[in-house]
Amino acid sequence: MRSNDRSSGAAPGAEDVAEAAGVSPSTVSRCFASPHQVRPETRARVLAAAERLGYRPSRIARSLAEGRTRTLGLIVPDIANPFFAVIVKAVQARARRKDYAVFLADTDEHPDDEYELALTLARQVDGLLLVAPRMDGARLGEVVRQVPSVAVNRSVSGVPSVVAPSEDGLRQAVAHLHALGHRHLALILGARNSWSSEQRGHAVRYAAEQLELKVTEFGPHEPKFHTGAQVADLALAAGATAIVAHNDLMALGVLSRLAERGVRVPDDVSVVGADDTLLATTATPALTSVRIPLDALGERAVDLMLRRLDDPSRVPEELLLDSELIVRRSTGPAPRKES
Amino acid sequence: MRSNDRSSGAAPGAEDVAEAAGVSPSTVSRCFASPHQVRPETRARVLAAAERLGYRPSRIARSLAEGRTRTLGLIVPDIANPFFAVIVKAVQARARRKDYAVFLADTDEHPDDEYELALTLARQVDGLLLVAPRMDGARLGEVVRQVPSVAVNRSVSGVPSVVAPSEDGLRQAVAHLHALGHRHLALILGARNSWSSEQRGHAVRYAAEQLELKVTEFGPHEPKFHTGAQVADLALAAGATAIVAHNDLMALGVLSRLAERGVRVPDDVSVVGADDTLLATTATPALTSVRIPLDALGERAVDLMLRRLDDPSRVPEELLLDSELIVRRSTGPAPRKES
DNA sequence: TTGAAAGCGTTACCAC
DNA sequence: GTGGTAACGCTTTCAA
Repeated sequence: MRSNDRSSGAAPGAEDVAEAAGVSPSTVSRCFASPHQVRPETRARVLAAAERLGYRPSRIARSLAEGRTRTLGLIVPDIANPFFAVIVKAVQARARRKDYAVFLADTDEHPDDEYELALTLARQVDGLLLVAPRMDGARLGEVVRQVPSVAVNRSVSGVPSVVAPSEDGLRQAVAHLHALGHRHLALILGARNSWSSEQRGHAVRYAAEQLELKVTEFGPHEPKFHTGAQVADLALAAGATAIVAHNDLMALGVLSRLAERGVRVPDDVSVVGADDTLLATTATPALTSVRIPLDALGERAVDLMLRRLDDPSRVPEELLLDSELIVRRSTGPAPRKES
Repeated sequence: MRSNDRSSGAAPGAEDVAEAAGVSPSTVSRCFASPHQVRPETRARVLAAAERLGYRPSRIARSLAEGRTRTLGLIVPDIANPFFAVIVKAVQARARRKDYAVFLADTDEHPDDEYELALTLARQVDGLLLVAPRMDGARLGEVVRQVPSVAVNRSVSGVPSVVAPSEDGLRQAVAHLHALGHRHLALILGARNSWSSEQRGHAVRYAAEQLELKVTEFGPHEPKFHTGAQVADLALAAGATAIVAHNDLMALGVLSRLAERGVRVPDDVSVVGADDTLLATTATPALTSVRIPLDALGERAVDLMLRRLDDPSRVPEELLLDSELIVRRSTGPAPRKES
């Protein structure tokens, strides 16, 4: 019972195909690796035999021999979060088109797991895509040294990254609200140490300042539905006529609480979300939101990675994508002052 | 420049560790594979050296040698769909806990890709988790023959599967509506060839019949937000006081359209969704929905797979999980008849 | 308890 | 253009 026992259910190897086609295993290998290096006639014979036997080269063995796995590692904080899910989907699709497989790791928002996972994956993938890495600089450096990495949605000096700053979109949002007559807006911040929350906070503050809009800030808060709901009352009490939330989820919390209180959106209060996830489109009323080109983020991350892989001399670069405001029904003219 | 050049940036191998610890590579291997087979003292020395060098056994090489990859393949129709995302998350977490990695493949709802991907993955994973397989029986059979597989959320004869029938929950939903005084409900079906849509349709029809409730059916329809919105008007015209949608997304479409028309939920009409995704909780009003224990689905699928893997003699089995109705604010007493 | 050596299924280099 | 052969980095008998 040797390996070239074609009658058994075991997967056929290159050797089996070689025998069936009357060539050497080397030739079989070449037929798949560099088809043009083998005479068309021979190739046809080999391919036929392979087809007949249902032969597929073992990626494992190939990886070991080639020294590369044709696999990308993807580390995400939370796949169940629609924001990340879209990125994952894009990465996955892009990678597959390039004949790369994807190892998925969900850290469930635990930065420690992130590091540990990165190290584990480092050995078995050609490159690592770190989505919104929470890792501290030192550890990130350690990881980056071990395996080609690309940071997604978080710019880290010295690490190639692809980022879609929400600034553009938020600036547009503030301008939008200003144009609608709003003069006082509430800003709901995200998580305490979140890089993106800080970026977003800055963007709104700055834009508001330019337009001489008053801003009342709330947070930092865990970016959850219920915190949004909680803050809604505070924002109202503060007298804001428009509420800009850190993300769609929080904005939905706001929407929900306002509805409960009978406050009309957008007649009484306007609400803006961010990320433009599925949640924004399916909300009632549909949520005006800052769209981050998530699919592009994922695709470009893969492209950047692959480009680096076949020319490692390339310098780390940072890729910026534009965000934009998508106006929907949750924003409208500011209510007239009831003086 | 040989492989045991520890000064270079290359990842250290077992040989390097062996040298550093003054033992043979075999012993190093054993320290990781079967630690108890090596004298504690030696093991300590080896582990220390490994630690110092930052050594991690190559999973690739190990896979080749062991003949198994400690990797599970996971094929999903659409990760961006919250329903599947939760399953993916659960699978991923469970697998990792068992020291398995996960290859993720998103078919983007294309059944052909599903087959092709399954065949590709077959060679590089120990087992395949097929979520809601759309594959026809013949192809599925082919796949199952090549690699141990488990079907998730779709029962297929001859294939081990873990399924959470929505029947229980839907029966509860119908009973719930009946108890609230509703006597005419609209049922919105999902996609044409969807197994789950059929199951759900049957369940509702049957339960309604038992309770002598009138049911008006709409669809089959692509399970999208906008189709839900579209059907809302029809359901209203038909005179239904309660609407049961194939899933949350469609239910949200309904909610949205009703709000536009000024129809109050639940005062004028009650709405029930299914899947109890993030969407249901964050809707306004929060959506009464049938909860499928998605995380359990994922976990059990992994467990089932692993159990099969270390005892292949086990017969294919089908695992059933219970669904249940989660009552939220979108359902209420039927409006009084305005006769 | 430990070491030596033979694979695992490819690829890649070097002759022919 | 094709075949032999040595890796790739581990696990695993089999001896010692």
